[in-house]
Amino acid sequence: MGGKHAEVVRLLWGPHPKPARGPRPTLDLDRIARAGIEIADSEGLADVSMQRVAAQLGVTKMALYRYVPGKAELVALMVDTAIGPYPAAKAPRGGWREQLEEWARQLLTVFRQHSWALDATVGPRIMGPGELSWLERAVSALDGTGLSGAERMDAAVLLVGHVRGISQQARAAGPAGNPEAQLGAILGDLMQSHGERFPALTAAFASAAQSDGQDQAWDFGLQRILDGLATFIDQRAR
Amino acid sequence: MGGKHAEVVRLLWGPHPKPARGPRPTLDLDRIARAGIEIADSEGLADVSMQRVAAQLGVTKMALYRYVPGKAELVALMVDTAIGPYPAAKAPRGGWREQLEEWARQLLTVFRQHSWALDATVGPRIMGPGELSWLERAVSALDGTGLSGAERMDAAVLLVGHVRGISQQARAAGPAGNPEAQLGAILGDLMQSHGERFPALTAAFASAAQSDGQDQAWDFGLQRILDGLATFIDQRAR
DNA sequence: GAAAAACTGTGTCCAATGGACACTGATAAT
DNA sequence: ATTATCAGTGTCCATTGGACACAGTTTTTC
Repeated sequence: MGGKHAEVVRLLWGPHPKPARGPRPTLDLDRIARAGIEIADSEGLADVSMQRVAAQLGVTKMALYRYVPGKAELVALMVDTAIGPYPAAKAPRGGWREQLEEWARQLLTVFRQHSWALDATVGPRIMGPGELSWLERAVSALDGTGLSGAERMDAAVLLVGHVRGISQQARAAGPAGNPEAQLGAILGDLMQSHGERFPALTAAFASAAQSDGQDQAWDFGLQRILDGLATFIDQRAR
Repeated sequence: MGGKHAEVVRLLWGPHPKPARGPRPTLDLDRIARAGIEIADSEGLADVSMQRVAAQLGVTKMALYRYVPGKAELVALMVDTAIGPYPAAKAPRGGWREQLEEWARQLLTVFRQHSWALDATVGPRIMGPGELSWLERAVSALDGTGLSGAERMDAAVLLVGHVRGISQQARAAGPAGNPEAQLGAILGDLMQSHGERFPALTAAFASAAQSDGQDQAWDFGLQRILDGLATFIDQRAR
């Protein structure tokens, strides 16, 4: 029972009994997570090492191991802290479609701010309370649509997939004029010099170069998904 | 010009001039890539190290550096080799919808066989000829639908996002009865013990537990996307 | 108050990683 | 036969995640 996941569960979900005896801890999980996030935000996830985070906090790397079982757990903590709980400032407004649209936009914002979170959320993993609260919000937006529980979760997964996909290519485009922008140019050159193998792609790329790019792809995909959901909900209602 | 991407471009796209003088190379790029893929398939991407791949091939790790500039480039090569060119065995059948459906299913198959490819394809990167041929196929399936070049690429990105999302959670479920299956159970427990914070999610999860799971989510998302595209294409046609 | 228990942060050590570089041989053009 | 070129090996290094023993601090218990 309680495999190796037990540690990350306790880290993300508590409880965190504070010690009775002994010296006062210099750090706490939140400070550690934020230190890691700061590094990841500016330098990328690859530069997040125990030593680097420890240095940022003014302690030795081994001090971190008093709070965090290992690096994997540190990253999991960083992810849930960075994503945070869903910002339910005001009560949800509008129907399911408006709610999901707003939800997706906010999720995209988070992934744009912490693009390293993409790398840290590949593969199966334990989700923290923050991440789950986002899922909760999406599923509850579909209450009363006639969709089953499984279908509501499937819809949420579908939206997350799109947000992730766009975040990924948004990172390539990046803030206008950044060094990574050449990636698109390189791919364009590659396609053209092997044009005979990729006729449709070359044509599409040329036509796409004139449009706005990333924002277009985001809205396009989002609206297609919502349209598809609307169709399904309508059918189900009849 | 030609930043640090130049090396991976030459590796993936050639040319690969074979040396005139000197001893015959023991290895070639394809063998190296396949050795890495074999390890990644069975042990995971984390176990792919230069030494491990070299050992598999019966050479020293430094010998690999004669063929590959570094580990990043090795992985890029592995990805494009594993994904391979789109298997265009027979001419495309059916309308755009049938073609895209078939395409998406095949892509999902590939990601299921090489689930590590998910980890290796996060973030912006140079795509190889294999990966591009898949994109070509998806875009060309939408020829004659009235969609612009940008829209056709957006549609492809949308589908890829869904495939990746499903592959990710399919890895968690894994082949029936594997050790990772407990992940879902753990999350279920977590949700229930914090049920008051996730009412909609708890309900949805309970209802979802009775349905089939991963295959359901795959078909659901795929059909919603295709429905959404159909709606758009119809509107555009009028 | 004194002693013991519990806990924190430090310093040292280790295996494995990606990579640099000099070197020994093998091969083909001259 | 000589020489330029290239392949694979062996050695070395910085950095990584992590184990572990130790010194110092604080609280509880006597």
